This record gives sequence, C-alpha cells and structure tokens, in this order.
Amino acid sequence: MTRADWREQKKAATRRAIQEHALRLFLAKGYEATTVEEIAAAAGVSHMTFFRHFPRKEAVVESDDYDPLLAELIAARPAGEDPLTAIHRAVHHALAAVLPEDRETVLVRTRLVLGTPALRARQWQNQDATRDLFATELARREGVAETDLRLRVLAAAALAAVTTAITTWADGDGTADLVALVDEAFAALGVPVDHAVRR
Amino acid sequence: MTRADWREQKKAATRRAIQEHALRLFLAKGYEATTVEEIAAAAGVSHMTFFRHFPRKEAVVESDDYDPLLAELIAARPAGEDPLTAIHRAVHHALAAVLPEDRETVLVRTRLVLGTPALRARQWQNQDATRDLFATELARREGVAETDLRLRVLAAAALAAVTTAITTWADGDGTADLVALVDEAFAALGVPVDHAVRR
DNA sequence: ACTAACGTGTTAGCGACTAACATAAAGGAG
DNA sequence: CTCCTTTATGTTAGTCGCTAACACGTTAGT
Repeated sequence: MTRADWREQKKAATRRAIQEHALRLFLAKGYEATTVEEIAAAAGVSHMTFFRHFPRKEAVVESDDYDPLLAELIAARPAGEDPLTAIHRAVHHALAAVLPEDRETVLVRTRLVLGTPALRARQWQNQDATRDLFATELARREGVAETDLRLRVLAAAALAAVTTAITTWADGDGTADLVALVDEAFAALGVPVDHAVRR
Repeated sequence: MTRADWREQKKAATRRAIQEHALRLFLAKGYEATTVEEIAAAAGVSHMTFFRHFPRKEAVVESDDYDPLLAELIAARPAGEDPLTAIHRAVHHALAAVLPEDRETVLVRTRLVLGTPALRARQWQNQDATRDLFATELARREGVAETDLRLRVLAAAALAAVTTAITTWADGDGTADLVALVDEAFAALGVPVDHAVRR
C-alpha cells in the first residue's frame, strides 16, 4: 500500500476547488440563485463530480464538526460541577481554541447560513446531534441513563443559550465579543460568570 | 355578497380529501416513498390542484398553528411573574385546552414528523417562529426591547423544555402524561411545580 | 344574458438528485 | 514491462418537487 498517493492530493484539490467556487458564487449571487451546474462548471468538473464530493448542495457550506472537541472538553470538566456550568466552560474553551484563527470565516458562514432557509434547515439537524452529544456527556458524568429527562432538557437549554449568543453576534456588526455574549446567555439561565476562567 | 358560497364548501372538501389521502399514504408507505402525483391521483385531482392547496409537500402535515393561543395565554399571565413560570403556565393551559380533544391526532402526527427528516426540518422552522413569539411576549411584559439577550435565551430555553417533553412523550408508548412531562422539564430549569394550577 | 371571478386541468420546463454505464489513468502483481 | 484492478470522473437518461402560462368550464353578481 502506498500512502503518498498523489491521487488523494488531486481529489482533495478538486474538492477544495468546488467548495471555494461554491462559496464565492453563493456570496455573490445568493444560494438559491446559484445552480449546482454553475458551481461544477466554475470548478471545471461535471455536476456528478460535485455530488460525489458533497452528497447534497447544502453540504458544501456545512462547517467542520466541532462536536468531538466539545465532547472532550465536557468530559474533562470536574465531576461535581453543575451541568450547565460544565457545558458553559467547555464552550468557553472551545471558542478560545477556534475563534482566534477562524473568527472571520465563522462569521461570514454563519451569516450565510442564517440568511438561507435551506441551510438553516440543515444546521438544525446538526444541532440536534450536538444536543444529543451534550445530553450523552452529561449523563455519563452523572452516571445515569441518557434518556434522563432533566439532563436532556439542560442539554437543550445550554445549546439554546449558545445558539442565541451566536445568532446575536452574527446579526450585529461583528465587533461584539462572542465569548462575552455566551457568558451573558448562560447567566440568563442562572449560571454565574466565572471571571477566573481565562488561563 | 353571498356567504353561503357553495364553492367554498367544495374547495374545502377537496382540501380535506387531499390531506386525508396524503396522511393515509404517508402512514402506509412512508413520506418519501409517497409521490405528490400519487396523492393527487388518490384524491382525484391533478398535481397542480395539490400545490394550489398546499404550497409544499410538507405543508400537508403541518399542524394547525397554536401560536395565537399561546400568545394570548402568555399575555394573560400576571405582570410580576418570572418569565419561565409564565411560559410554563401558558403551555399548561394550552395543553389542557388542546389535549382532551386532539391527543391521538397530535401523537400520531408528532411521531410521523419525528421520523421524517424533511418534516422535522419544517417543524424547526415553525419552532423558530414560536421562539420569537415567546421572546416578543416576554419583552412586552417586561417593557424592554425584544432584542434583549436574556429574554431571548429564556424563550429559547422554555421552548427547548416543551420540545424535549413532547419528544419524550411521542417516543414512549403513549401512556405517559404529557402535562407531567412538561412540568418535569420546566422543573429541570428551576421552575417550581405549582400543584394548584388546575382549575 | 353577459361578464367577471374562480377552481381546476394541461403542458412545458427548471433544478436537485440518482442510477447505469463508459473511460482514462495510476498502482500493483507477475 | 505487461496485465489487470482500482479509482476519479464523465455521459446520459430519468425521477420528483415545484412553478409558470394558458385554456376551460362553472358559478356569481350586474
């Protein structure tokens, strides 16, 4: 077996080309007004190649999955910590790891998603997975079944807080501090802000 | 002007026929496997007539909008009441008004929606509207702007509680008490259960 | 009775997506 | 080096949701 496969590079290059042309066209003329055929043509491939790399048109916009990172961070929280606080701190750390690098990218893509019904529908589906992940991690921490209603509600509420903060951030002019908005959102759920959390 | 318009009756009959045949077919062979053309044929109309009555295929399943009722009920809550408590009580009353009549219908349709990605996507969109309605009503009660982050988070959390309760209910064998599940869900958010609420 | 309004049908077309089959080029086995 | 398999891509044709344009007939008010 060869691991230096140059085919992988070519395939990855095609994928990147499709994605870049797609995002460029979406921002230029809108998501709905941009045809898969147009994207494929711009990237110099056929529409079948598009669908081999991205199973649906929306997939080309879906962001990288931060769920594994979040799962780790929640699992790393101290055992006795309140569920909402645990998720709050985990999100805190995740944002600290992601934002400095990807802030602008995340902002642009979030705005595109929020402004496009078809993309929002997909995002809700992804959030469902994140909510289940929150619930699963919380249940493991407390050693109860993952069907526990209390923890499922807290997981959903925590995600609602994060989502509300991000939406507020993306709806604004972009100068707001997302981390501060997340703190404020969790504070609304009764989670005290920890000013010593930055390290 | 005639108000006994018999055309309205005929139109309503066609609409009802389409809806009934659609739900029957969806339950029999699944939503995706049922074609609009099939539904139209079963109802004895053309596919265009289907789309004149229901703008999208999913619309045939979307439940009646309970938002106006909820808006009223929230507005009727006493001014000093905690936001989550206000929504909790409003939902309580709404369920008391709806469940005795439509319990079975709601259960069947909820299960269909939960098991069909395309329908879930639509439902999320409707929930977005409900969440905004919660936030707007809460903001009016407290006399603040409806962009207030704290109230938007609480509205989203409250809706998450309701949704989690309904999902748990529909996932079970149907013998569970939805009202009790809603109470439990709000209790997880720190809202005390009021045993004197039934009147 | 004439005419405007309205519910419906017909036809044609677009765009997302899939399946079947073809092709060309790279990698490995002998 | 040659044969054969693998793999990324192309071609073509089709399904399905959905829309637009236009025609037709029945009903409702003048």
